[in-house]
Amino acid sequence: MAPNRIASPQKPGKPLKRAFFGRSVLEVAPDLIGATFLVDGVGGIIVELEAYHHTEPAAHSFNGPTARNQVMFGPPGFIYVYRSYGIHWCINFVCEKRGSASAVLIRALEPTHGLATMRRRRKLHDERLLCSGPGKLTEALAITHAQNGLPLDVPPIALYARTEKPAIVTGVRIGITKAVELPWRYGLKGSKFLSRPF
DNA sequence: TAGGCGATGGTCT
DNA sequence: GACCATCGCCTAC
Repeated sequence: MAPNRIASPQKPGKPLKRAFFGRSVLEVAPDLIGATFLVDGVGGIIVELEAYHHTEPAAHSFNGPTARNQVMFGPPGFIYVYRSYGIHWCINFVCEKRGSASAVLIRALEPTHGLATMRRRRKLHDERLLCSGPGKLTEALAITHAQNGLPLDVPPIALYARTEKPAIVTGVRIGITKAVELPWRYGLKGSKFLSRPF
């Protein structure tokens, strides 16, 4: 076992299809903890994410469709990428049904595939810091605006179901100023790869 | 170890 | 012109 790993990660399960995302974002979000997310074979296990829905003001879609957020208003199972603070890219998975404009923000991965590639891109050695934040993981996986609107079940994107139900913790979302009270942040209990403790 | 803060640019009002 | 779904460096303790 590698020194920084909390537990031997389970083998990835079956590929997740778009239909997986055609449910309430509050059902999809906890079900994604433990899933394996890869871009061009590089990535890891989802250990932290947040749910956003257009009925609450923290969501990009709250004020209706714009040029930036149009992917959120499309069908579920697609990737919405946006620029954060003018510096970082952040990745979301669109959920529910077309027009529902809900999505989950992927915040942290436990790196399992393509460690050397991620270390080179991040200019870091510490495995715990490679993907421990939304801006970090997009850098490690080389995700940019170029991936905006891509389907989650077609190469180069790959998403695999977990094979066991993990212990999940919840909390309030990070870095927002509106609807701060909603406990829509989900994490893998005890993971050392979170952006912040719960 | 925790907190302050600068970098940097798209989006919306 | 203000607002950010962030990060990492730098201090202070």
